Amino acid sequence: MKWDDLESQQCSMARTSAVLGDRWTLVILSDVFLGVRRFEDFQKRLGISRTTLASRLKNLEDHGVLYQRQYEDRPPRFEYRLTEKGLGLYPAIVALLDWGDEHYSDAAGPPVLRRHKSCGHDFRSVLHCSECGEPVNPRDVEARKRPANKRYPAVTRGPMSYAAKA
Amino acid sequence: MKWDDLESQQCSMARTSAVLGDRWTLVILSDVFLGVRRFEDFQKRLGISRTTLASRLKNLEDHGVLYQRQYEDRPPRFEYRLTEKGLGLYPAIVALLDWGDEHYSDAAGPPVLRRHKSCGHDFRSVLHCSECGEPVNPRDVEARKRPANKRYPAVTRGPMSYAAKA
DNA sequence: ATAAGTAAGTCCAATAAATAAACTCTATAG
DNA sequence: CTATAGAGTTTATTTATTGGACTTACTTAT
Repeated sequence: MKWDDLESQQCSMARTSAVLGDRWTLVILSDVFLGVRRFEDFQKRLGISRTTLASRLKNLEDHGVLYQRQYEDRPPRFEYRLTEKGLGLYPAIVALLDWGDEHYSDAAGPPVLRRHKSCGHDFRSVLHCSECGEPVNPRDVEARKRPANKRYPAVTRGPMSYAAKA
Repeated sequence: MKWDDLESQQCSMARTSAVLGDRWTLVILSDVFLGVRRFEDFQKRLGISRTTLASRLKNLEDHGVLYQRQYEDRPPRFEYRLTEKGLGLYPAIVALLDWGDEHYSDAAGPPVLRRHKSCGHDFRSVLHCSECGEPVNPRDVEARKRPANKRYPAVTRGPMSYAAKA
């Protein structure tokens, strides 16, 4: 199977992986969530080759995760910013960062701390159920194929979701 | 920068991406969470080349995300299973699947539904704060570098975490 | 007894992607 | 003038991924 064919799969992870499944995209996105916006800054911070960086940013733009915004006229200069769709990746990015913090931190602890401003504490992400509000244990989840004849609407965000406030 | 050098970075996302930042690993893992365990099953379901599949599974084993368990003696046959470390990726995987469901589902809705057995409903994941228990809005998070002179312990899981029950 | 099938890979040659380093283009600062 | 900055592109080389055939060790059907 070719790389681009992943996008046309019916599996949601295949389509997601077509957008951000490569060596650099997740790292770039986690920098975007830290406020990095410019080509030169990504390149210097990550040590990524300029060619690859250009192609990854273009890919994220093509998939509607980032958009370019002009921040200077002469010469024209653009910065990369998250779309709402891109902002929707925050829970995934934080979950991955937490996993990295837990398994790959040195003795001094995680290199970056995230503070929940509304409660004032450094926090880790915890997966909760959108329906009952309780934390979810992976062994307490049952996955099944969507029934063939029944239509399920694509889920829209409920009041508990971060996006409702965004 | 070379691919393997990502592992030696101080950034948690760089180290995480060294483990699962490629075209196939996320898709393989989401199949593992659906109960797929055998080489042939991964290969048939995903259409991945056998060479790449073998190398991806080996990588996940090397990083302690999967382990091999012998399920047959003659001839010896092995299946791939999640370690506790691998199980810790569940929140990230579900967050990515939810994002894919939201942005890439067709009119009939997401292809796979996840039911929270303890409450009985199909659910989406919602990111909550480990400290106050409330849902987290990405615009309500402040990231900062770990202070240089102060030591922070690597976070251990609190009572809210799924892993406490696992 | 022989043939076909299953499971889990490995080997190989061809194609595709990622890399570093140099180069382009526009504009400002000294 | 010369140097610097920002945002890329070009080129040649190295590395990764691919499909298809092959291997090894059994089991099941004819």
